[in-house]
Amino acid sequence: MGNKKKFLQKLFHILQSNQHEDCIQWSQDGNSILIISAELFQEKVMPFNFNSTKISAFYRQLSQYGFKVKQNEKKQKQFHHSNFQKGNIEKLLTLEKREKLQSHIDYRSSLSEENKKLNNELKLLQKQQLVIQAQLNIHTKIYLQICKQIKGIYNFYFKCDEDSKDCNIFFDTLISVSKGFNPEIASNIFEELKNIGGPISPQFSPLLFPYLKIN
Amino acid sequence: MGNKKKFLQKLFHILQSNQHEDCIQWSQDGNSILIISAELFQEKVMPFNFNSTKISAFYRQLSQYGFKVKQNEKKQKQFHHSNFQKGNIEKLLTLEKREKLQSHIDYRSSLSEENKKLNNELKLLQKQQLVIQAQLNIHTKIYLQICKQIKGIYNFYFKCDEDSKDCNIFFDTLISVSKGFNPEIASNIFEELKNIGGPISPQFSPLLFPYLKIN
DNA sequence: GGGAATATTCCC
DNA sequence: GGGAATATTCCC
Repeated sequence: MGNKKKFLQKLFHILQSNQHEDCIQWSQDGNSILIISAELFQEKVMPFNFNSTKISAFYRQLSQYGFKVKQNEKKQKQFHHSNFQKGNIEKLLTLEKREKLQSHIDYRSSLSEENKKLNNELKLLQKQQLVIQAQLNIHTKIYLQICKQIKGIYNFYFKCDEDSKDCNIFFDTLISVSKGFNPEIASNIFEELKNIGGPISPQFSPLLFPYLKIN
Repeated sequence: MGNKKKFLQKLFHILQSNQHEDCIQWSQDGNSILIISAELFQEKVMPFNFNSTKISAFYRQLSQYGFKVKQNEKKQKQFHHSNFQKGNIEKLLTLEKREKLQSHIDYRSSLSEENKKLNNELKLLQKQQLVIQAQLNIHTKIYLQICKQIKGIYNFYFKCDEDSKDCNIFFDTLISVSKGFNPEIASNIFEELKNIGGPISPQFSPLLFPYLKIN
């Protein structure tokens, strides 16, 4: 049961006091925990300190706090953690639950942060596409009207010789919408174009449109 | 300690057996849990069944499983849950941890699902923008070249009278890139345009470009 | 050994 | 009363 954040302090205290040295001790060098007798520990220490009757729960906790286990020559379990040392209470206080658990929490919050970012990028892109579409619409108007004008000129001034036939096919295909073309309309369209930013204007900088490859 | 998923079964069993009726019982109508004596329950029942010595832990668990608490006339605590009834083991088996906990888990997985969706939308938009940009580039080429052609025609055939001045300003502004214009180039550009899908082609359907407002 | 579910504690 | 941290259990 969660004696909040007290697991390590409790364990440290047990080891320092030597009150259960028949079942658990500091290792020779003081850098590890030595299990002398798992059975005795389970019987004598567990119930009164950890509210669990199973030593496996104790091992699980050590694992969660980042301890690494080894068997020594005498087949005794030895748990080691670089910040858990005999007499060194300061190091102990900086010790945290093992990285895995931490990264678990990090994962969750990073997920929701990534979500925010993605949403922002999405909104930016949607906005950009509306701008691009507006530009595209204007382009369409411009070139259709220009094409019609050219076709008119071609038809009026040139005989339909071989060379200009391809031109006519091209224009015939494109011209289907526009009604006419005069300087006033052209100027208006151009003004509109300027305000929005044409395809060769600085607004197409990589900064504003990070997903458009400019060539 | 986590006797996995056994909390409710354990509690149910205690109530059904009447073995601790001096401290906990079914209510009169069998739809609630009646705490006769919190002190006695804590002393007699807790340690042997829930591995906690504090009745508050027991209350917390009930709360987590969605039980609602009331004080009855005798100032006794009464915990109620629609699926926890005297003798009704079937209902009990369908009972889940309270909605809050569930939605906690749902939240996490929905977050990662939303992430996938957002990433897909982002990729789609990026793809779309590349297509749009290609179209835009072609448009630019077309209208610049057309404009130059018109300007050539104007210059060649017309005197520069007042009416055509605006036209010349317009064309002068636009013409800055193109080298020339002939039927072959025009046809090539048009072919390219057809393959990619022009601004008035069906490829601009809302399906393919869900973020482009078509008017 | 450690991931994940569940329980317990702490605290607001 | 319930959110959040921590502990314990279960299970692969």
